[in-house]
Amino acid sequence: MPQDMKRNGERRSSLPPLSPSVCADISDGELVSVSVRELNRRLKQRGLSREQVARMKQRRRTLKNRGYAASCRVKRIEQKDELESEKTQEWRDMEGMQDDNNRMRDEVAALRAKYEALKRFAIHKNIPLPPELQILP
Amino acid sequence: MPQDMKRNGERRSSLPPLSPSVCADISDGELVSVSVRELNRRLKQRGLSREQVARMKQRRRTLKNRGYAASCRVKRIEQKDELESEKTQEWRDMEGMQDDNNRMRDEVAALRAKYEALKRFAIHKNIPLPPELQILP
DNA sequence: GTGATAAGTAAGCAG
DNA sequence: CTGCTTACTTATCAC
Repeated sequence: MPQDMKRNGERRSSLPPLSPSVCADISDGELVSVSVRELNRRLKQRGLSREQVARMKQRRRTLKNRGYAASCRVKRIEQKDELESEKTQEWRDMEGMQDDNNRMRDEVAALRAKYEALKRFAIHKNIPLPPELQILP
Repeated sequence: MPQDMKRNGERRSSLPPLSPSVCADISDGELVSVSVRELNRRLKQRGLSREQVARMKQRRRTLKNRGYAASCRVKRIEQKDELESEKTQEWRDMEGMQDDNNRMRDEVAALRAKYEALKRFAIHKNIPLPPELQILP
């Protein structure tokens, strides 16, 4: 699915997400960042009607929610990336362990061969081996 | 975050997602499942105005989008579950490999001990070993 | 009130 | 047009 690769990450910038601010003096950026107390002061100062105040409150909530949704999406992507990284790392660890494994397998084979050679040498020299040295573990 | 555990999966069933069907004779279920050709026939049969037809088309698109969004979410969750399963499986594989590793490590140690015992026996019997049998690999 | 998340809506891309 | 994905909106839940 290559359709996301060409998509613009800044879409919807032209969309009016909600009714434009009733009071142009308070930008969206201010509206979300200012404290409730400060916001109430500004609204009272401008003598807005009860309904206009309610609209500003609702707009504030919506703008906040927009941010929450964005961080929620970011979080989801990060968790997915994290899972994939962990999988890759485990795969790497597994590879290293497999190498150790093969190395030891070879070592076991070499040791057995050497032991058999030593045993053959003793037998060739007509040296009787004690029973516990005749077989391998 | 235990807040999702108690949430009702069937939320929003009371919300009117779009204007109710202009024509009650065509249910939402039919509207999304019927073919375009069939839909056009039914709309023409009822003699709906151009605007009403457009609304039905838009409603159809919206209902379809609702389904697409749902399957998109399901897909995302499935992919996440799949990643987690793979991680768990790799962890299990790793555990098994670690066991093999430890087993072989013990085997190597046992073989070396046995070889040394055999060598000591030979030396004790005053048997000179050829150089290639004096050292371990 | 604040933050988070599931479901729904709309826009845009790909086929 | 269909299907998918993303950003956004809304409803809800927990704190």
